[in-house]
Amino acid sequence: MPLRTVELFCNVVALRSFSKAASERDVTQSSVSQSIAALEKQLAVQLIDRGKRPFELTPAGVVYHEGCRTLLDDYRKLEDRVRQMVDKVVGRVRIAAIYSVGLSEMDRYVAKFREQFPEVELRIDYLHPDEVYRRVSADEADLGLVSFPKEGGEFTAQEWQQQPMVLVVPPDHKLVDEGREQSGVSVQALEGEDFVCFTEELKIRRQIDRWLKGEKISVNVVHSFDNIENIKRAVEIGSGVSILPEPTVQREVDAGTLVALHFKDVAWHRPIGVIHRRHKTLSTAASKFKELLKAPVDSLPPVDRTNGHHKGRLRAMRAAKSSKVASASPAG
Amino acid sequence: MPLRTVELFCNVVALRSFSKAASERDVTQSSVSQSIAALEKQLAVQLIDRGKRPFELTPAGVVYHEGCRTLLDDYRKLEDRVRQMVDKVVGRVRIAAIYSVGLSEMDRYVAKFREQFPEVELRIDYLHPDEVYRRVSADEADLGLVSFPKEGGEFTAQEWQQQPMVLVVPPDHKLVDEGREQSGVSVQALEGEDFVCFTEELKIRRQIDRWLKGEKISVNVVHSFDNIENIKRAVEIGSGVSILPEPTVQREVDAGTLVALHFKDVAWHRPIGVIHRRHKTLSTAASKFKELLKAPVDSLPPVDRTNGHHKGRLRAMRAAKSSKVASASPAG
DNA sequence: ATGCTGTATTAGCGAATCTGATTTTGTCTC
DNA sequence: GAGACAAAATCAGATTCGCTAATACAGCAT
Repeated sequence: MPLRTVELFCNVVALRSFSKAASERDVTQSSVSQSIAALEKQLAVQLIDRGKRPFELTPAGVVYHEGCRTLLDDYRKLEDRVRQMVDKVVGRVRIAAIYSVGLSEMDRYVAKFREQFPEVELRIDYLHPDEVYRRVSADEADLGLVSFPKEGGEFTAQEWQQQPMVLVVPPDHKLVDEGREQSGVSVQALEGEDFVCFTEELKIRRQIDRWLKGEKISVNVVHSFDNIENIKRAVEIGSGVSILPEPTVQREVDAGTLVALHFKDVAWHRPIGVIHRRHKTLSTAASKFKELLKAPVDSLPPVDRTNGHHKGRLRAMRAAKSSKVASASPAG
Repeated sequence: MPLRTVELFCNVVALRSFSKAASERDVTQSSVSQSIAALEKQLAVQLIDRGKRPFELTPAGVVYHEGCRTLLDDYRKLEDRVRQMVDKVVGRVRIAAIYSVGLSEMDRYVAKFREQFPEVELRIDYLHPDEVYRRVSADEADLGLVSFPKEGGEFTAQEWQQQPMVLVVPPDHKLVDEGREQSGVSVQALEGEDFVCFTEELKIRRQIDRWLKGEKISVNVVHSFDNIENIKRAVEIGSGVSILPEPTVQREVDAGTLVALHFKDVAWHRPIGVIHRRHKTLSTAASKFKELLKAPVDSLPPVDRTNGHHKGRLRAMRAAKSSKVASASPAG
């Protein structure tokens, strides 16, 4: 009967797991099991067929789930409307971002947003691009942050950033000095270099290929990964060089484990965009966040990351353990 | 957050009173007050303006109430659908009936229904005809039981009973013997009699006037009341005679305080109909009740009314104290 | 089998909610 | 305004409900 339980049921169904839902909601698996059991008892209807693993929904369960999804959605909209009437922004913003948006930058926006709207539950999941689109499409996320955003269809996009693409090399690389002296390296220097890059299904890879081809440069691809972290590690251990968006290597450059060199003869950029479903009206809170993103990052104060004094920090870590997800949410 | 609280809020608003809602839901006023306060706190929005008595809703409160009404409605429909899938009939049937449907007959139907669908919360309120229509119209009742049902407009009607109209007299009245001997009296005997009847705004009154006029009989109206109970009391103390639907005087006839005489030369009847909103799909439970009404009352066993062994009996009494309402409901 | 993972079950505990008694507040009357 | 009344707010104690932690059980792999 409590709305909370209904929500929980939807989580369970969405994740097709009691325990995943438990960590998502930051309660014990036991609690989830009992809640769902209570719900089924209350309805006197079996919603979940436990005779299989992973479990399946019974026909009644499917109907109920569908109904509850829209019901919860309606209730959230209602809450939003009511609270707006007295100028309160509360609710929930779920953001799906690609791994490589640039953690430190995002953190500044997040901090700013939390400060401005402390009652909003803000959650950012860092995911594979395909998963970002899927979530936005399935209404599991309010906003998506993607590179090379594709407009049209069911999505609307709005450009957010143009990230400069920089040449990333280990600190002892021969090009470091050249880059220092001339405040930038020539693309030509890449010719024949060992190169670590993205896997071919990623748009960024295809774009880089086009750029290099345009400059008539061919590199020697030694490794490819589907995520930036692995590429950086490979460059760090000297497997080769790479071209990456500058904000994503900020931390390593600060730490001195990598060097980022600007090109002096080309200005390649990776566009990052904010997407959402075309026909969905954003919640007040989501709109506010989208609005906030327009502010230049430099206008925001840097974030103290020495320790986790956000309420959600611990929870984020815990959740991440079982499901590559970083979440943080204030009191519900 | 609990759905129960949202429901409670709607009750409070509907009755425009904390304490009325409290007795309706069979909890203390204290509890209601705290629940609503908690709801407002949770929303961080003032829903009710307590600065007046009776209180008023704030603009936000109006919006929230409106939203909650449809939300609860949706949820009930969903529950109904889900439970139907596994052949369970549960939920709630709210019936608004005119005072004079014939209590004892209704009780048989109610008993039968309770037996067949023990999980359904059945509630019958006996009201003024106008209020019956209003409730059905405002979706505060699923079904309405009225006399001379008016079809069309927003209502659909279905005939239920034809109640024979009988001449009601005190036991010592001169017509009693005549009625006994001839198994019925003539309408003509009414000419010039002292007559107790309904007030003129009631359809039954206008119908009776037409009937008498058709027979060219004029009576001497000494009293008029807007409800049958008072008419019966007046007849009992010898104020005059009256013409009433037979089932409504059953109890007094059995007790010997009144005598009902059939007419031998006319067959007047009062039609009773079941109405509901034209475009509203009835809940499964409501349909079942409507279906049940079609069964002849004689096929149902009489009800033991010696004591109240229904769970809801006490609650009905309590509620009736503050709001002329007879209700009974099993566990929620 | 055996182990692994995921769910059910149980007892104990804490928070939320209810009750009953009492106080406060709005409204009506004089 | 000063009672008087009714209705809502408040408070302390009791109860209920949902949560955790520990453990048992079930499906699925090797």
